[in-house]
Amino acid sequence: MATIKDVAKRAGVALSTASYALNGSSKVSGATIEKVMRAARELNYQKNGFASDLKRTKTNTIALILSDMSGPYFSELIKGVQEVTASNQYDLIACSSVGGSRSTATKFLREKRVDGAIILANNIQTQLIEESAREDFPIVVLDREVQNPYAIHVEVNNRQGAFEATEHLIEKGHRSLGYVSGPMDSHDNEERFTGFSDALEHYDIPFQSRLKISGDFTREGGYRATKMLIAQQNLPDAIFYANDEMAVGGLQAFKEKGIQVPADISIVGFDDIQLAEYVNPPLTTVRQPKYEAGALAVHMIFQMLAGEKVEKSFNLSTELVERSSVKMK
Amino acid sequence: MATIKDVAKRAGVALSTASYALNGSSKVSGATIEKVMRAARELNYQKNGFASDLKRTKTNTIALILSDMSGPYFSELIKGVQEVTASNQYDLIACSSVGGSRSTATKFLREKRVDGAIILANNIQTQLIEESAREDFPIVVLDREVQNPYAIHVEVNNRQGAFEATEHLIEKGHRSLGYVSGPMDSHDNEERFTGFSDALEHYDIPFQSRLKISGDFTREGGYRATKMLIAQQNLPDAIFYANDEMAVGGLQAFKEKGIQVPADISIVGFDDIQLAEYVNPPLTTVRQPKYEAGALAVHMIFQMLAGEKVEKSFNLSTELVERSSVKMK
DNA sequence: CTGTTAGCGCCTTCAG
DNA sequence: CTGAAGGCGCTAACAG
Repeated sequence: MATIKDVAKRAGVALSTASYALNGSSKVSGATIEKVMRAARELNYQKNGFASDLKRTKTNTIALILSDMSGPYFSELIKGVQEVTASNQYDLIACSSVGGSRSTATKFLREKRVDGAIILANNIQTQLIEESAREDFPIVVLDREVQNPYAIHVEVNNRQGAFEATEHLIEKGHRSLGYVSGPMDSHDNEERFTGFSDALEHYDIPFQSRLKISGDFTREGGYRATKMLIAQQNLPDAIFYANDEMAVGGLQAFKEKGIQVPADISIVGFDDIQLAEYVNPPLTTVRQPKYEAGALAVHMIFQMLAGEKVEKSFNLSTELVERSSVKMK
Repeated sequence: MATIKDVAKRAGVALSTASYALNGSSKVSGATIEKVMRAARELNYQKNGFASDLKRTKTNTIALILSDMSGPYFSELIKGVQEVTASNQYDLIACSSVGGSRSTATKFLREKRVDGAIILANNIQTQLIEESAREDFPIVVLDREVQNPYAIHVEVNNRQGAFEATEHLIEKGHRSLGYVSGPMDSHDNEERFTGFSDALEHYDIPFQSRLKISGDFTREGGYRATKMLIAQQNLPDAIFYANDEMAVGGLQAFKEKGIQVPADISIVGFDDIQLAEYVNPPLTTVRQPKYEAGALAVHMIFQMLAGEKVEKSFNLSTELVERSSVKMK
């Protein structure tokens, strides 16, 4: 592997000249640049990214940390992040937090291999985030709040979204409402449940705890939770699934038991994943501004990197999208 | 940011001792290790990944380069890659090639910021791959062939898959067949078209070039291509879409025109993306072993990294999955 | 414009 | 176990 030293020697210039030429500094003549470039090409020279980063203590890349790089939710988020990152001439890498404290994500956070990070990964310790964020290493967290001035918070208004969805169910005449929950340690889930409860309370509808079932945000979990609900007999009028994936699983469970949605029971989801539109019946759900959340998150990273003061927290609105899984009772 | 120097000072040992202790060398006593570790903890020391990588000329991470990190196809692939990578104690980062030669992907390839790469990104120049791959930087390419002993090729048998799908259409009595194509510079598309043509030839069915339309692998493209086909009047009996995304777009176009699938026309796709099962009617398509492809790809990277000899090329089989978009004519 | 020089933070001898 | 020293490859003053 040729180094810059070889290039300089071959071009017959000083090491620093080669460096300047390669980096397009203005303090070197066109002829020299050409000479250096040619030497570099001939030697198939490629600079060593680490050495350069090490020297500049700056990587020009930011990380997007996800608990599940393969999940359906993330594609739009990534798009937003990607575009803003690229337009700022930064690089973006995505890494997964599976493996917890031994994960790639943890390593990148700890070792400052990037200039900033956006995190949507419930299995990353809050403590790690709090320890890692600092002035030259801003973090945006999408799924919780964190006590550190350099770790800010962009979230969608889960509570409001859940409130509206629940309200929608109530307005359609449903009175006994079930809630299929995400994992207990999920901040998003908690907020959604709060919105759900608030709506119930607001409309003076009692909450029956037997109708709250845990489903862990996966399709499989939604499927199982729904089966349990069915087995209990005495189904509610409608079910609020804390995310779409679980709702899809629920649909499957209903179908197997010959229960018609929405004729027999109404359901709503949360997220508006791509599938929601294609499932049968198309799912009424709460759309999250994922693209915007991603774009805003990177935006904030850059502001912090530039040393500007930023809000500690942002809240994006959701929108109810009505399809066909809810019917007037 | 505390450095190893600070740790050594605080622990009251030599810098080299601290380094040994931190890296678990055997030439240092347990007591000292403990002392150093404590100092590190107290200072919230984290090593600088670059400095360390630079020194060892090794990153222990491999990159997965995708043209579209947000695409629907990739989630399973990622899963396969992820698992194998993690089980080898390596890190995985995903990066996008959007932006072509100015993309993050290009940078990582050029600057050897990782120990190896898996590429599925038609917008990365073949030349760049050929220039980058070397003994200590193996590459696995998933969507083309490359002339470089350290760049091997894992592909699914597109030709066979397309052949079987086409055969299926023919066996169901369809005689005039359309082909909605992907981009012309896509190796996958080319192979699929070859499989399609081979089947036609094998069954002595003439190919009508007016029934080959370009759709660029996007849903939108499939939609437009289908509209064009419809506008031409005289629809074929069946259409082979070179991928599922386009077929989904096609379904949309048919629906808008009141054309029934499969009653009026049969269609098949390719890939078996998640949506294929949920679309209406559920799409008959060709399943690719994406997980396996990903897992195999990393596997090969590790073999090459270990200096073992490996095959230059691997070919994975596809499988026809029959759903409801094809009917006996 | 060019060359010299001093590190970036870490790892690894090597002689005490 | 220590301390010094050399270097990984590159950048960025600072003098010439």
